[in-house]
Amino acid sequence: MTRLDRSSHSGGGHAKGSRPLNSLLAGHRVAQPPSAPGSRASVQDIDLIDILWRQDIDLGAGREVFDYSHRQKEQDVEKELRDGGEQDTWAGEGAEALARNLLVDGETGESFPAQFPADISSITEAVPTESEPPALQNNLLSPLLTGTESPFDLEQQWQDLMSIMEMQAMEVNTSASEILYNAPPGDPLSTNYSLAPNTPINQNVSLHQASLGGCSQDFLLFSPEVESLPVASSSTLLPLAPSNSTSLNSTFGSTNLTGLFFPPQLNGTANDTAGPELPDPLGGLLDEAMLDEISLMDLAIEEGFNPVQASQLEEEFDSDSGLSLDSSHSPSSLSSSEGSSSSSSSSSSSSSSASSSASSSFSEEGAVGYSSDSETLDLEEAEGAVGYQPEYSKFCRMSYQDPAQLSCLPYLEHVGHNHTYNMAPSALDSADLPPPSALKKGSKEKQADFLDKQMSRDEHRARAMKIPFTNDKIINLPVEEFNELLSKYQLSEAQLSLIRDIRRRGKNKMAAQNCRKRKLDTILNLERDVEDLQRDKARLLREKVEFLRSLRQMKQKVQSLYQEVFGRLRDENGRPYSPSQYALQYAGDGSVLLIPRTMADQQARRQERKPKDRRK
DNA sequence: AGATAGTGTCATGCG
DNA sequence: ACCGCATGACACTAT
Repeated sequence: MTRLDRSSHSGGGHAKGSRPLNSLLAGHRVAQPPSAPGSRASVQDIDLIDILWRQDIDLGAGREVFDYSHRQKEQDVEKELRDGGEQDTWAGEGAEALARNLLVDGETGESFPAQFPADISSITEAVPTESEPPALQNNLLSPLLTGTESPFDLEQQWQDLMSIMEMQAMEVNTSASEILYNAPPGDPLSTNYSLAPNTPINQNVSLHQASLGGCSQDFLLFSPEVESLPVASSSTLLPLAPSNSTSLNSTFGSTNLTGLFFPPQLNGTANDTAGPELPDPLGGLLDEAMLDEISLMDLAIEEGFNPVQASQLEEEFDSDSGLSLDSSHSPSSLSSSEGSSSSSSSSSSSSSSASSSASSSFSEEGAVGYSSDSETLDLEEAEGAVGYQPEYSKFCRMSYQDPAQLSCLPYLEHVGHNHTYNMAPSALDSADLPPPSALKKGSKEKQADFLDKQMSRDEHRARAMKIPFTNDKIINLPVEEFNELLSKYQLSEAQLSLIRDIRRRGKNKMAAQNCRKRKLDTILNLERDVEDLQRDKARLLREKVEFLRSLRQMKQKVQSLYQEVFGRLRDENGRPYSPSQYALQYAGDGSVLLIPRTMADQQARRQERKPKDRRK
């Protein structure tokens, strides 16, 4: 049942329907020197029939004794028909020039330098921290990284950078911080911030821990260094470095501050320039940023972006035009196309519109419309003959020999559309020979030759065997009609065999064309998918850059705020607190606590471990 | 002359 | 069992 249905659709229907250009071309090509395995290209037209005859015999089609006289007649007819010039028309396939703008964020690195140095310097000044072992610092900072997508190796790189930065920063930081923290006592700002319960300095561990309860939510800010107020605990726990303290960095960088505000992955890019001048804490931030940048660049490079492209990334993305993805070309289209009866490649190809229509027709009629001679005259066929034109420039190459020529030869137009199997008995008849008008333009012989060349081997065979109906009918008629047709004629075994072969080959030919077309569609769709994915990737990359930017800005704001607040804090004696010994910590409830740095460091370490554990 | 692409055909498997 | 379709493989031709 299904078979019949299918055949009815594909078979009879398409006879009139669209025929793929490729099939037409194929026919045309075939018309040329028959390329049977046995017989070769250079066979003379005169010998064509003989060769075909032999082939038929080989194929079992023509085992009967062929009447030589008949062959002679056929040869004569063919001679008349031969002479068409061939022209290959190339439908230049529009190469899909997909402007792939590769995204690169060269900007991050560049833009940052200008902004960062100042911020960093300020921070460093504000928070000259006592030197802390690089390892510790790294550990503290790591949490930021841990959250990040950046591979572990990146983290290591970052840590390396950090250590270097620290080494450089060690020497730089103190003076600025002193200035900053020597602000006049009784600063109005101090009042605004609620310090830990009444006591200027909250050294209470329990309190500290309590504040840490929401560890992730607490902000630990670096504390300005206060020479005047040495804290025993801090001193014991944290050996002071000559001038600069990394502890500040560790607390700030590692701790909650960054973690709270920004996901570790989003670490802003840092300035290389800032490195030497910045205190360790900032160095940590910078390192983070650098790490991000590195990861970004890695991403870009990973994606095949060259540095230049990477640098253009942001700019490109600024115009979000590229963001629009062709969802239509998504794999679904493929599936759909495949799902459809006849490779409805419609959706896939760039020529979606054309292809869609074509596909439908194609599916119904089969890739190849074999027009009979009688149908040759039918304009419908000629029009419907188009199969998957858009995408098939390749096919087109072979399909039409020369449109111009066809146009010159109206009657040939149909022939052109009629491909291989398009041989109708009537066509063979003199009656179907090119109209006078056509003859005027060219010699009869040429026209005949052209027509003859249009014929496929099977057409020649059919003619030779005097098959009473067209190959088109043989191939495209539904089984029932086909059998009906056969029953109407008294056909010899040889003829029946040939007819069956013609039908089989014709069907298979169309199937092959469809199959190849599908293959092509699949490839095109995959290419489009790749392009879409690349676009997405680039977009995400750009978004990441934007995030990094905003993150950096926020960090800067927080840092400046911290410095301002911390710098205005005064102890009972009216002296500023040392950032190396004290730090500000934001509690979840919005209050700000001043706690000893040792505690802050401990908290930082704890929080640092958590993300790592999670990762593992 | 060799590489490549397009096409037709056959063999085979599946529904 | 037959038919039609899909597809890999092969051969051939043209570029």
